[in-house]
Amino acid sequence: MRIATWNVNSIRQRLDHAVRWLGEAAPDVVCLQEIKCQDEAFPREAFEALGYNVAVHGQKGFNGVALLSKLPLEDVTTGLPGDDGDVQSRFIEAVVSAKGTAVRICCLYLPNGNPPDTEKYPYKLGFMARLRALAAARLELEEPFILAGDFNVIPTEADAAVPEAWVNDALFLPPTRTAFRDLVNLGLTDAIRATSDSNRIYSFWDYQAGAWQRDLGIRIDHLLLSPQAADRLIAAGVDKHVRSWEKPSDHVPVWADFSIAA
DNA sequence: ATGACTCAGGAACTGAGA
Repeated sequence: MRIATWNVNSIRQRLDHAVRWLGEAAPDVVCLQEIKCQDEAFPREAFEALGYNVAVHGQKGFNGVALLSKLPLEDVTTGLPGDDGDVQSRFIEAVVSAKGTAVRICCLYLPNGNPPDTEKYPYKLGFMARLRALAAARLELEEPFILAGDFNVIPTEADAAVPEAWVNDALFLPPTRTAFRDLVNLGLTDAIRATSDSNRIYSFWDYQAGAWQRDLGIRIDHLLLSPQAADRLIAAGVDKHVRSWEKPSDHVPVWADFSIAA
């Protein structure tokens, strides 16, 4: 079973890329972020025609997340618990069952948090605290469980081509990195770091200033695995070439393969 | 030093992104 995450930066602008990438990568489950449309505007039929079930948690103009799955999506819930006042569409969760193995998948779009001296940064840290609480509760189930999405967190210096450029940024500030470590230290495994020692693995390159051409990327899209999911991890990777397509998203797909029969 | 692009919304620009 292949599970992937991709911030598409508008699903309507990226539909051709999404269809092309699904055809070559053949993921079983896809977590999409920044779909930037309401539920009714999501191009559901295009994905259903490719054999995917679709669950959408959209929002007008901004944010928005969705799940695509070749297996039925069960127990779909939307919204990250812990703050009834949070109206931004950044979280959708579901369970897929593959020949007796149930896999719980959370698709998340963690707040950017910039500028850090505004209310946006405490919102980000609050979201991370709520995410940690949810992960702690899910881990008690002792089942395959995956947090996948755009975390908007550069975990370490190794995850940025130019870490100095990010020292005052909400993606890399010490409280952000501490909160990410607190999450991982619950017992989660970073799929990319568990399968590769390579440097210069990135998932985002800014549109501006030739960041892509100079390979000035950052790694902010992650798959975090429960022990039961990590035990079944076979491989993980980043589909970097997608960033070279015409009019791309600024993020590329990140995926992990599991020894779970789909 | 700053901005550089790319989106949505809505019809010229602003806000958001990271």
